[in-house]
Amino acid sequence: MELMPASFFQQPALTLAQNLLGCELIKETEEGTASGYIVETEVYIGAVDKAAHSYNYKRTKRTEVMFGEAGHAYTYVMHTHCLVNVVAGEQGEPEAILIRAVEPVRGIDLMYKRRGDKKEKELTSGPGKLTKALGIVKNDYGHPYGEPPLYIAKGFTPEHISTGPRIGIDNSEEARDFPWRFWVTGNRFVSR
DNA sequence: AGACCGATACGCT
DNA sequence: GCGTATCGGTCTA
Repeated sequence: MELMPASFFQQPALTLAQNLLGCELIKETEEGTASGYIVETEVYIGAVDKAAHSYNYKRTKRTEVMFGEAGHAYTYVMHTHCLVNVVAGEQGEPEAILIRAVEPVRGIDLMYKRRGDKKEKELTSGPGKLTKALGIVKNDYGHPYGEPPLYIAKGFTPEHISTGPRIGIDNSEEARDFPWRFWVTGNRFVSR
């Protein structure tokens, strides 16, 4: 396994979001190890993006980690689910990349146990589903992706990448049309 | 397509 | 303290 170096995260968010596609996201817990290839991402850029929690450089306890170094985990809870992001951008620029879907790789039995689903596609085909399948929790907030128990490794190189508007941000005025969602074309675990 | 679930954070009183 | 909105998921029709 080849971990992504810290320098990997030092690239513009819009290119990082595409280069994260195909990378393996891994989480180790007491229950075991589970991982998946990232197949869908979304970019959030606080400086210009009304859909971002950090819009207009809004600095709170929750958004704080996005102002720091790239390559750390930004987790938050919405409704009953935990969602996971990769912090991007220079220090002081609050940017993040939401992981919206992964393709199961390791610990698939563990994922079924955690999700309790029959259909494989339902294991990880959404931002809330994949965190539950992999065992990612709010407490992973701030963790650097270069070391256990939560890290990112080299996976596969996608043949083709698609792009389009992001999901679930209809109240964000013009930002809702930004084509800042990226996915591996044709991959069946993409959320929609 | 719509209702419900219900954890948090934030902004206001 | 309290009301409100939320980068979803799941169940019921």
